[in-house]
Amino acid sequence: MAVKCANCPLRRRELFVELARDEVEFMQRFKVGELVVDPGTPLLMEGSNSPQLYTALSGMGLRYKLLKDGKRQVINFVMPGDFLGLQASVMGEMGHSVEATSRMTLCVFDRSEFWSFFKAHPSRAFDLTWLAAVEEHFLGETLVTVGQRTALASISWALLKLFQRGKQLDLVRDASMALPYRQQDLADALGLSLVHTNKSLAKLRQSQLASWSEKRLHVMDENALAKLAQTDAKPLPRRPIM
Amino acid sequence: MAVKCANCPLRRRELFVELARDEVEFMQRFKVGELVVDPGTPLLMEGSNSPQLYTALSGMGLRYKLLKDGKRQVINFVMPGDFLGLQASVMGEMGHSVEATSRMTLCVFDRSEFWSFFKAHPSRAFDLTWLAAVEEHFLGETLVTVGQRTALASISWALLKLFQRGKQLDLVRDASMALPYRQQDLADALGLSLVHTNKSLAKLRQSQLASWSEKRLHVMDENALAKLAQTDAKPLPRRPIM
DNA sequence: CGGTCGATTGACACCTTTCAATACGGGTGG
DNA sequence: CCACCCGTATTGAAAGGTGTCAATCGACCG
Repeated sequence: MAVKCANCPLRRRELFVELARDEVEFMQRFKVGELVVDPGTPLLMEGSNSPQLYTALSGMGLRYKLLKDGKRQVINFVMPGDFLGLQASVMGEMGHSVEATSRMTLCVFDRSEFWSFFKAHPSRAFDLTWLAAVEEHFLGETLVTVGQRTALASISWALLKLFQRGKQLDLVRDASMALPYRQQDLADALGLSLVHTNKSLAKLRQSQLASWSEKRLHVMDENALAKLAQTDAKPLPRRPIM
Repeated sequence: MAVKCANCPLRRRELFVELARDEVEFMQRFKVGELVVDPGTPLLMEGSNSPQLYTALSGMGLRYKLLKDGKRQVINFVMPGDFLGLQASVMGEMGHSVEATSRMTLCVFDRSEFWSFFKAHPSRAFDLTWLAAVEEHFLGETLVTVGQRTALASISWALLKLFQRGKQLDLVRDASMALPYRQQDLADALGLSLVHTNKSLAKLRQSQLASWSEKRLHVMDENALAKLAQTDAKPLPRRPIM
């Protein structure tokens, strides 16, 4: 059965900012139901203007764009709390595709009511803008990584971010978390070849800083990893959840 | 003297969506004045939460992030109509810095009134979200470029985008437009070295597709350029202007 | 006229990609 | 139950795009 927004456990994770009671009640009215999908299921398509609007509740996925020559750029990794479909709602079409990598359950909202956010509940409209800004902020950091860091630093940065995200979502147990992606996915996210990604991951493993194998990420030394990634280990910015 | 929003010529350029009369009047109330800055002037600083909120009226600038080791990633090129300071307004701090590259004039808004957008004028709040989504969309395309394209294709793509932008802003005359950046700026935007950028630009010039020298960009064959860039030449998405 | 900044070039080093081959685990049909 | 297939992970070697180093040149400026 679909969980009531009032009881949504995800909302209380430290990554998210608190919602006022009336905001929660407001959201409940838009929640049409829940959707459970298997790995590999396409959720949103680039260029489309699908009426779906989701918040990921559990499981992971990928945002990506395909080039004409078959290359793929992974834009971001989708984790619980992520809001999907905003671009289509405001711009008229998605700039990227989204698909599930693991089994996922999603909160489904009625997009035909999208406008009510702005008309009837300003604070939720503000949060929508906030969410878009957070995404923009993160893409900027990703751009720095892909553009300026070496392969090893890139991979360290990516694993660190995924781990930090996991921690704030309470997905980490004993310094490790499930990470249901292929090496190819990470390679496509960082603009690296699969082979080089594989070898860099091996180096990381040997250095005892972090290891990712069998769909599970272990981070042994977060600070040293951050140093290798040429970044600070400060926590991710908190964000609203829809 | 500061131009009245009602007479703002920029707003009518084809890049922007129309505003209703009451929206224009609403914006006029937030316009504190205009600011003219010289090349090199910092406008916003990464990590700061400055109270400034601008819309570029003329001139060009850069959004960028600096790494600890001195490297720089240019996030985007600022052109007329761009809204600056949104991230700080919603997230509490800027994720990147912004500085003027040429002489610029900016429309200055009172940020303390930022909330009124959401509270008093839903359609303008919607446009704010729209703007953030456009930025996210563009950053996604940039990521594709930096991550997947070769140097020559990257540069072709960047020049093409700048040119398309220029056309829609009515900055193009005789297939050319002013482009007041250094080669280093483009290199930092694409994650390339200055030397390699220079050599790739020379190739482009020799190929007769486009040439950029003396702060001026000429595009001789837009379609061929798009082909080299492995992209289609479809126009940029229209966006709201604040 | 010396000094600085940006644009150019040539040579060379090297990080990353590409090509190939092997290994391993899971699913499937004989 | 086992052979076979397929997707993913690994490795080694070689090719190549891109970065780094250095020097030159022209334009602008105090």
